[in-house]
Amino acid sequence: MSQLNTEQRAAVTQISGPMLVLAGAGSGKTRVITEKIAYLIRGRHFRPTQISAVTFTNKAAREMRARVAALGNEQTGDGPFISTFHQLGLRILRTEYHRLGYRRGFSIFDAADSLSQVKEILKQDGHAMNGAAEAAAARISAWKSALVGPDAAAQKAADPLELQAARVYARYVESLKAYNGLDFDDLITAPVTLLRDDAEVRGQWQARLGYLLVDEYQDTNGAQYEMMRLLVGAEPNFTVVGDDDQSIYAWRGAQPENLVQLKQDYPDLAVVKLEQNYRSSGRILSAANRLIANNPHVFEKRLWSALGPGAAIRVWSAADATDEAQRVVGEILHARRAKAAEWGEFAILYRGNHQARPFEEALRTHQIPYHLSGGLSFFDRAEVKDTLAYLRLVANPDDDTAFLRIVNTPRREIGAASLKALAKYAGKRQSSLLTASLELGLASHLAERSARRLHKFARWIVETADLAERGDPVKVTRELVEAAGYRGWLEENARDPAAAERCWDNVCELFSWLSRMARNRPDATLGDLIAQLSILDNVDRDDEDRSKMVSLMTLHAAKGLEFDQVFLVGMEENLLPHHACQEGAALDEERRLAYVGITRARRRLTVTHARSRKRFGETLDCVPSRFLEELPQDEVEWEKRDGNVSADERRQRGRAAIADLRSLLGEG
DNA sequence: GGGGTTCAAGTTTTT
DNA sequence: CTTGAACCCC
Repeated sequence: MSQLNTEQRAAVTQISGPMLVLAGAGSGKTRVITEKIAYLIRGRHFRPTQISAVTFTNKAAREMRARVAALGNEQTGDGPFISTFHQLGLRILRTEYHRLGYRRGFSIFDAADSLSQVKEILKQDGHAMNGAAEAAAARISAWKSALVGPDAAAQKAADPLELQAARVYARYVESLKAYNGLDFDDLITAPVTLLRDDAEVRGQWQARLGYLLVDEYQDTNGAQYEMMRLLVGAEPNFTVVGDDDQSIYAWRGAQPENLVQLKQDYPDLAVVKLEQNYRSSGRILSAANRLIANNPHVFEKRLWSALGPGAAIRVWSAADATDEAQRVVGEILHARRAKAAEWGEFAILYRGNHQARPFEEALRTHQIPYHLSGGLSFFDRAEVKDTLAYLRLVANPDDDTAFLRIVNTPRREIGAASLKALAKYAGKRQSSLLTASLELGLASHLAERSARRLHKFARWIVETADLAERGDPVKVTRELVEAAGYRGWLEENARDPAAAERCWDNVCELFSWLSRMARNRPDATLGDLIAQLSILDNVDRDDEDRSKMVSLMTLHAAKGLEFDQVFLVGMEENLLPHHACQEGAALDEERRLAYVGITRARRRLTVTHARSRKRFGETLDCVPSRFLEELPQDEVEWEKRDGNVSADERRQRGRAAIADLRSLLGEG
């Protein structure tokens, strides 16, 4: 506490009423939140279990949990509840689901499940669907984020396309209800509906919550803000921390306007500004300030740094993506040697995941350890989704999405025709596919052999569910997946034995997670465990110590992190700003994205752009980003152009330089 | 019912 | 260059 500055201390020690902390980049906002949690506990203002802190990403929640634990040396397991918004929603639903008409063992539908559901609905309606499903799914999610129901959506629809989406929305909601399933958005909207409509439940949850903290408040959407309001009640005690300049999630429904709204909804709101930056050297900070000055602002902030000016910002012009990667990697090798730096001090940041590839290749050829976050998640892998579908179906017999995923995986000779007949029958009977498979009446609607196969499969699942209910659910379902011959199926379908083995390892890892979770929470049902798992992310599965690896990630994923040396790559028109975001609010958000990237750097920032890039196999010319012009030119060191050197020649030189360095390092 | 082939289209960010 | 969907044949 003694190490906090005046504003930080004010933010920490005021503990009654509503408070907004406007925290600029690198101003120690996470610090303030964790210190405040510790302060609330130590001063015995609230019991730890009465305190809840909400973040947006699993990563941020983990980080905060670790920092609170380090500060508080709490011995009991009953600490403050630190989670994402979605986990908080799930926590409420876990005890209250029946009030909303959900049944035990409800399933969580991830984005892919939702999309396939929307596709299914569109297909039934005979609509052409070239990207229409993605658009409709995005629309539906946006409506949910703004707490707009299907009826209101239909009324508000501005054009025929929206009207169609609104109709799909209505059917989508119905089918999820029938499947006893909730999508990600429902994890927020369902609790909101409940808390809003049921005064008794609302009172209970408000009483349980003594103090609420929200991190990255500028990223809240309408539904999340409403959830927060309902939870803090009429005599609110909360602190929200945010920065409008770091609002980069408007595209998925975040409303930075919520920062302003707060003052209107809570007139006695206390506001504290944190303007001292402890992270970046002066030139980096002034570049960031200058860039962001091009955006409109509601709150004026003046970020300043007491650290020295530091090194100039470098701008490199690479011939193409390969050249860009080689030079960045070459520089990392060089800087590591010159400064005896750790690999973990370097980060390569980019706009889109696809940009990572050349960097990965370059890092791999030089055997530099790296950590790539984002991209394909563990839970996006087919084998993990298949396994999870088995578990989901056992926990929730109405989960048709899970049913369809695995009914014929591994092959059980149940094909499209059988499933079509089954779906028709189930639709008529208003029952789920699994239940319909069990009914004797089904036999008269399709070939006897098919009916028998379906029946056999369904019986097997139901019997497993029975065993899981009584015994050890993890063990039982593991045996199910093994008995299904899933491993053999992986071996048949993988391109090589090694790949099959990796897939099976992932399946095993999933089960070992489940066992661990089950051990920690003996009271949890199989449904609880799966739900918990579904909203987790990559996680520190590969937590082989990030400090020993170069970080590769998108700008979105980089928010909240910091690195000694940052390479902000692909600084080109159509990439950053992205070609779909050329003007207005979208362009401003792209600028904030660049701002976030710049402010990740502590001491050294290198911005690169390529003069040409391959796209679909065609080589295209690239133009440096307009954001480069917006930087203060006296702080920026543009690389002298050597336009006559061909890409190949450049590559050759790069390789030579790297070989040189490696021999100096005595490596490789 | 299953498996293979061909053809086309499309690259933003995430709970 | 990769992935996905439609199509055709066994």
